[in-house]
Amino acid sequence: MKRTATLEDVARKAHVSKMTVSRVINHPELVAPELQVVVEDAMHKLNYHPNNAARALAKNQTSVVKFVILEDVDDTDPYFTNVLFGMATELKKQNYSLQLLLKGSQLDQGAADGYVITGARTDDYPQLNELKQPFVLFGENRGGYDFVDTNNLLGETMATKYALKAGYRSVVFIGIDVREAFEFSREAGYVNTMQQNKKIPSVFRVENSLAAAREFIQEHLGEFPKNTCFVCGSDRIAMGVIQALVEAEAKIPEDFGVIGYDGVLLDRLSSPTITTVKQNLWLIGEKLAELILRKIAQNGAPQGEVFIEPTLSEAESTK
Amino acid sequence: MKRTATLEDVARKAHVSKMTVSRVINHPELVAPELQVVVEDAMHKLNYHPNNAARALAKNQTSVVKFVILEDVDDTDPYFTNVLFGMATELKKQNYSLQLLLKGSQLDQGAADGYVITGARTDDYPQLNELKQPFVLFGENRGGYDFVDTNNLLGETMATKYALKAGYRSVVFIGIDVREAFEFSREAGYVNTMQQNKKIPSVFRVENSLAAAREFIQEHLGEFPKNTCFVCGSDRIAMGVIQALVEAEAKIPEDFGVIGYDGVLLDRLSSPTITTVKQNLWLIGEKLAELILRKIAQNGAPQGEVFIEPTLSEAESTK
DNA sequence: GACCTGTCTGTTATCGGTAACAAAAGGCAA
DNA sequence: TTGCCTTTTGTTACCGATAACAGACAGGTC
Repeated sequence: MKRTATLEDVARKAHVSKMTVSRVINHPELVAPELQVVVEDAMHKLNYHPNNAARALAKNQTSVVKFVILEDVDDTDPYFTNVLFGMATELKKQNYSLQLLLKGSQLDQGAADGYVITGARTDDYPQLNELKQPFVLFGENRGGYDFVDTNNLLGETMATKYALKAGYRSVVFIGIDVREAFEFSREAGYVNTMQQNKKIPSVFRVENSLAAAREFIQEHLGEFPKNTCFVCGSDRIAMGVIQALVEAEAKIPEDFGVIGYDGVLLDRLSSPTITTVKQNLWLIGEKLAELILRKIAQNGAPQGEVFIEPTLSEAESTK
Repeated sequence: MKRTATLEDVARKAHVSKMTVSRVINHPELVAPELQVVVEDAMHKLNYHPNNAARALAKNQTSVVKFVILEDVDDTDPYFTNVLFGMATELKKQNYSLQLLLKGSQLDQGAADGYVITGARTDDYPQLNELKQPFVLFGENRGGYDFVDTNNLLGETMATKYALKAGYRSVVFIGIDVREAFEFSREAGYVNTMQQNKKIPSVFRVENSLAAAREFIQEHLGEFPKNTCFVCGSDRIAMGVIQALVEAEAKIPEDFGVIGYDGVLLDRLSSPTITTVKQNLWLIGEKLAELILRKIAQNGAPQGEVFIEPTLSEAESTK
């Protein structure tokens, strides 16, 4: 069986030492341009690919990033697939690979160069502080941790503006009943926009589940006049609202509008389909990977906050 | 910064050579029982964890398995999350990590010890034959490749029996319009069961999308008498069928029953909820990991076919 | 020309394991 | 007692890279 080419092979072919080849790869600025060309040529001809294990060993790294989901992965959330693929794509460029961890599994240190953590709530902060290795969060937070998230504030601002512009007289917000940063930002997006338009904001909160949202509307539909738009904290909630409205034979979108948040699958499965604030999860995944890799490379230096702009995806649930 | 313990450290503490420690880990049968105890004790006290990169380098491995999705990941399929986590959990036990590849990305050899491939169609077989490294498929196939899948035949058998037992006079099958093994098996499950019950099978096929299924019913509803149950090849199709039935104000489950296949999220989002054949995707993921790891360990030896039994999840769409 | 500088390349040791071989110790038959 | 297995443990070399240091060489200064 043919071995794959090693540094040594390339070095021999280019009539230089291993070290020079290594430098061409890692510190090209230290190598004379003519030599670079020769070496690169040899690498191509031999179809050289660095051996990751060897490099990791020499550099005392692992080439592994762990992706930790701290929420209860309601066993079938489509949410992460795209984030994962976005991340994986970026990571692979640097020959990194992934390990996936769920809540509860030990964050055993040392087996990875860094962590990407999602679903961290305020309660989890102590655990995060224990972590000796670099990590970044997926999800806005007020703990000073580096993170990537959609711009929640902007997202609900867009949604609320859209609802008003569409001509709904009343616009109410049905958020998720958790007291976490992302939710505060979404609510703020709604509230601020209402204020700016001299409207009185009206905020409700329900558990983030289809059933809870549905029940809420079933019980309170009478309290909402016609021509109301429900701006929801998630597509799940939006879908529950829609189902309740459909049951009640309310007219969508004429009498009631519904806007969701997420834009992951559900919006298109609903009937009518949901106008929603669409997150670019793939891009978020890529950014997460970039951030953690950079943080690793920079030995844990802070990377700040990255907001990804959402887009408004128009569908049948609004006029 | 405190280094993590190495073989050397353990060896010193246990007053043996590195090799003996290595043997305790990899070939304990070659080490005297008394020594094993001493060494294991030392490992615990030092909280020793083998360095994966070093091991991989010495054994000429990578500790990486690639997960390849050959289908168009309709950008938000919830399907894989569970498979991925099931796999990842098993892989981690052996200190393996994952890289994710999508259709189109080069299956560049050598960067992994093995592959788990999903969505392979007959057209993809040539590409698979090129692969020099061990791989297993997620998904029944007739190409002789090792695979893990739900028992599709059994699944639709269960579904069809259930429909008959529920008292639907007519039971029709609406499958996915691809000519692949998994679909043949599902159809066979339906057809065989019908034959055994002296009923005439009736098979239709549509694209695996909500919209396609919905249109199909919109156009052909008239042709189906009341008291018909639609056994569907996927929950997407089932959901489309249900939406069309609801629009037409048909009574579910009295006049029309609907049974889906998959049991991933959609069944519970539908209104009414869908009775479906639920796949245990997490378990499938675990098995895939076991299979590929064993295959790697056994140097590519065939691992055969593994069928995971589905369960029937009863909901509102059938009586 | 001697000396220093800066730029570039090569040498050596090392990362933490494992395989292959060598050696020591004990048992048993001749 | 000698010789030959067997069982168990140690020695050595090596996996493929990188860091740290050393050496070679060119040019500039005095």
